[in-house]
Amino acid sequence: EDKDPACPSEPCPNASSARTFDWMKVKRNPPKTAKVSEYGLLGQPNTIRTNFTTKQLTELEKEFHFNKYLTRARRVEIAATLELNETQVKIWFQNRRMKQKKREKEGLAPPAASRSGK
Amino acid sequence: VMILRSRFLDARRKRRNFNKQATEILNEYFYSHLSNPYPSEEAKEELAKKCGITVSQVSNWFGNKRIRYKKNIGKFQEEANLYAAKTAVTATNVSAHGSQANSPSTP
DNA sequence: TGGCTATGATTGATCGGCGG
DNA sequence: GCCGCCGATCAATCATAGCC
Repeated sequence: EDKDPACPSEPCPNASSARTFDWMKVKRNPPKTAKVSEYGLLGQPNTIRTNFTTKQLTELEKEFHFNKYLTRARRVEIAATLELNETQVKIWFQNRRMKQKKREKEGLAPPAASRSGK
Repeated sequence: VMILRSRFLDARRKRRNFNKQATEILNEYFYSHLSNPYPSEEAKEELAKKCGITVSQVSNWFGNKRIRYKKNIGKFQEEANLYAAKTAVTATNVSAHGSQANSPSTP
C-alpha cells in the first residue's frame, strides 16, 4: 500500500528491472559559498566543501553552548571573527542543532547491537 | 596544511559492518523500491527494528546506497537483478513533466 | 605486511516547505 | 518578497573492516 511518485522520464536502454529512475539523476547545485573575490577568471569560486579549521570549530562550538540560536548581530560578529560567511555560520548552527537533536534522540534507547558473526 | 584533525574523538573510528541478514533486509527493501528508495520515517523504524540497528543507521545506509548506486549503476546490476527476482513490488510510477531531462539552466 | 575495495559515519551545503 | 528554521538528503571524505 505504498505508492511511489517518481518516474523515469527517459527511455532506458536496459530491459530487465533496474531502470533509470529520476532519483538517480538528481544533481545538487554546487555550493555558492564563493565570496566573489580572488580567483582568476576561470578558477571556480568554491565549488568544494569548506573545511573548517579546528579553531573555527572550537569557537563555533563554544558559541553554541552559549546560545543554540544566533541573533543577526552575533552572527555577523562571529562570521567576521572566524573569517566565514554569515551563511556558513548560519548553516553551521542549523546543522549543529540537528546534530544535537539526533544525539538526544539516540541517547534514549540504543540497546540493540547485533554485529556480524563476531 | 595538516588539518590536524581530532583524529581521536571521531565517532567513526570503531565501525562494524552490519549482519549479513540486516544487509539482506535493507537490500531487499532498496531493490524492491528502486523506483523510489526513500523509506518513510515509519518504514525506517520498522527496518531498524528488523535489522537491529538504529534509525539513523538505516538512514545512513540508504543515503550511502543511493549515492553509490547511481554513481555506478553498472556495478550494482548483478545485485539489482538478484534482489529484483527475490521480491517484486516495483511500483510503477506516473510521470509528471513532459520531456526534457536537464538541469535548470544549461550554460 | 601491503594494497585495494567495501562500507558505515560525519558534515558542509542544498532542496522544498513553513511561518513570520 | 525575503529570511531563518526544520527535516531530509546530497556528495565528498574519513577511517576502518575485510579480502587477497
